[in-house]
Amino acid sequence: MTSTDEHQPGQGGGSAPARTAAPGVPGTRPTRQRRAVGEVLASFDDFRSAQEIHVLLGQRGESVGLATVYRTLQLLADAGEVDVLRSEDGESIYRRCSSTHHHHLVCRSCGATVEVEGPTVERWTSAIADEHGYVDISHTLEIFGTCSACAARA
Amino acid sequence: MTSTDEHQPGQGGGSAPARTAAPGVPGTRPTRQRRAVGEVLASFDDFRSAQEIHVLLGQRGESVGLATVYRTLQLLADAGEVDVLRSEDGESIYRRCSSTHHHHLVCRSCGATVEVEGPTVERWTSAIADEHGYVDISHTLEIFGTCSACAARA
DNA sequence: CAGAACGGTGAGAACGCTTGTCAATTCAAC
DNA sequence: GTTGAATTGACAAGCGTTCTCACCGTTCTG
Repeated sequence: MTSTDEHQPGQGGGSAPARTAAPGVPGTRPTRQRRAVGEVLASFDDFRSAQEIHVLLGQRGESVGLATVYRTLQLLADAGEVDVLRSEDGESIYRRCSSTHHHHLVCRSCGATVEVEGPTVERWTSAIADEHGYVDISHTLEIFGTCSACAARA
Repeated sequence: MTSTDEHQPGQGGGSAPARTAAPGVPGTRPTRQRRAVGEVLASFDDFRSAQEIHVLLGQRGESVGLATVYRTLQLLADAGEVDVLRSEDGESIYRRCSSTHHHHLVCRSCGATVEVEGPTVERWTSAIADEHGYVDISHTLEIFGTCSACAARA
């Protein structure tokens, strides 16, 4: 989803996501594995790949299958609790996030990430879309650069 | 790369002199295959995957190896003659483009694409980056929506 | 003009990320 | 404790992409 905003319309209809109870609805059971993934996600501030997270789990002594890591991350992403980005080489990378709409400023050297937001871009994209008659707009925006620490080190 | 800026001051493509100087520099020979890929790229206006392009080539009677299609597209992308985007499922999709820095407004229903540009976002991203001490900035921005035609049809 | 050098090509193997499969396990409710 | 669905994990695909390497066509040199 690449921090694409406005969680697509159209899902509003049937979903009934019901995040906790609701027996019968999948994606709701708080298992050891899911808790572990949540804890690991809380332990870093930049974007990590599913495989990295899998390794981190192992280092913590929490054995969680790779498939489960993928499934859990997907679940969290659908719930809007983590951001997903595609790194340049096509890997999906994850990070827990605030639930409000925002974008990312990412250091391409060390991965340090800052969440940024501002009405400017939001307005601009709406304006552009209007101008061309497009409706039901969403957008993705990521900024890459070198953070001051890395720049100093170079 | 996702229409990440900093388009290198690439060689103007098509009209490039047959024999460029610098022997030893790859990416310079105008072969049947490269011409064919260029022609196919000129035949559509939305983003297509490398594999789709490979099929299109076949349909035109131009047999070009898949690996060559990938290599050629990469070459063109490096030269700034095509835009590369990552579709949501991680596929790279390509489209010929103007060589100036720009972004895309894409219809999520029919794929119709408009190139857009404006100093507003450029300024905003620079400002944000400055504010956080990031240097050497680039950014990716794509806008998705439903074009008026598709909206009317719905 | 022959030969050498070299970029380019294509088939298929290799690769890395991700998802599907399916038996075994875990959890919550009876 | 029993029961059944949700969940898990090891492994096997599946997929797009890149790599390998023998072969080909041009271009350059002699």
